[in-house]
Amino acid sequence: MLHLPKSKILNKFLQFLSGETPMTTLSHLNIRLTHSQRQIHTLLSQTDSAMTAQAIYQRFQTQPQSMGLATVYRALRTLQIKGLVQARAQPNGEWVYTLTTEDYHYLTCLNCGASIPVEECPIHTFEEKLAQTSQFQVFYHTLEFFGLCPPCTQRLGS
Amino acid sequence: MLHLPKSKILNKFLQFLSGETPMTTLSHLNIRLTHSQRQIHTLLSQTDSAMTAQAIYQRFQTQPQSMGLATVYRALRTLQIKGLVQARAQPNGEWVYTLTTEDYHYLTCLNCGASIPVEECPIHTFEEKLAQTSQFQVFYHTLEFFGLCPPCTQRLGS
DNA sequence: GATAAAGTGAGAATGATAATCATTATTTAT
DNA sequence: ATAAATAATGATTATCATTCTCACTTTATC
Repeated sequence: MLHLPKSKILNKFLQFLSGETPMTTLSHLNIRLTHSQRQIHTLLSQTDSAMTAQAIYQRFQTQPQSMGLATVYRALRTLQIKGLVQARAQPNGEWVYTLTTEDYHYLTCLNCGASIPVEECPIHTFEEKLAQTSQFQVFYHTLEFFGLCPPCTQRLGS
Repeated sequence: MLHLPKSKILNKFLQFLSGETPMTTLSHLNIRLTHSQRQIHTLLSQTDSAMTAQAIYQRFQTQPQSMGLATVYRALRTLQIKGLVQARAQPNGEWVYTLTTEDYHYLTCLNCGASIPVEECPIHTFEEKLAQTSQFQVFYHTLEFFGLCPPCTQRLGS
C-alpha cells in the first residue's frame, strides 16, 4: 500500500471517480484503506446481497480476527464518503450496504417490506448531466418504487 | 363522511389509485380516515417541506387538541399503506414525510446531509410500465443521488 | 526511532420507533 | 336508537440500531 499525503489520495479518488483510473481491484488502486475498511470492502464484494451493519459485525465475530461494532459503523461511513459503498434504508429503518459498483433499483412493499430488484434503469445519462450542472460529486443514485405487493394488496383488501 | 363497508372503501381507493377518480381534495373522496389521519394529512398539505414524525407531534402539542406520539406513528404508517403519504430516510436515519402528490427527487450530501431538490424527473412513464408488468400497486418512487456537495468536497480534500 | 496522528474496541448513551394495555370512540347489527 | 363488537387512542415502557466516549493501540511522518 502506498503512502501518500491526503491531497494526493483525494486526487487519486477523483481520477477513479471520473473514470480516468479504471476500477479493477482495490489492490491496484493507490487508495489507502484501513485494515477494517478493506476487510469490509472485500466482504461486500464477495456477497451478492446487501448487508446490514449488524450482519457484517456478526460475520466477523465468527472469524479469528473479529471487529468491533463501532469500527464497522465507522468504516462503513468512511467507505460511503469515499464513494465505494452505498447505503439504502429499509422500510423498517435498518440500513443495508453494498458496493457502489452495484446498481440500486428496487420495488419495495410498504406493508411487508419485501424488495425485488428492478432490472432496467433509465437514468444513468441523467446522473452524468446532473453531476456536471450541480457541482456535486455524484457517487451513486437510488431509484426506488414503493407500493403494495400482490399478496399484501389481497391481505389488506380482504 | 360516508360509512362504507371495508371492501367498498378499498374499491374507492383502487379507483382513486388507478386514476378513475381524480384526487381533488380528500373531503371529496369517499375514503374513510380517522380523525388523526385526517389531521396529519391536512397538516402535510399545508406544509411545503417534509416533516419528521417528531415535528408533527410537536406541532400538535401546541394546539388545543393534541395527539399522542404513538398515534402519529400509527397514522403515518396507515397513510403510507393507503398510498397518501410517502417517507424518505435522511442520512441521519430519521424519516421525513410528505404527501405522495409531491415528487421526491433529491441530491444529498453524504457528509453533511444537505439535500437539494432536483427539478427534472425522467422516469414517470417508466413507473407506469413497471406497475403494469410487476403487479405491484406502485404509489410513488424516490430518485435520489448521493455524493459530496462542493463545500464538503473541499473540506475533506484540504 | 521518536513524535504525532489516526484507528480501534468495549461499553454506555442516545433517540427514533414500536409494543403494551387499559380506556375511549366509532361501527355494525339487532 | 341501543347494545355489542370492533377499531382508535394515549401514556408509558421496551426495543434496538446507531453514535459517543475514552483509554489504548496501531500507523504514519519527520
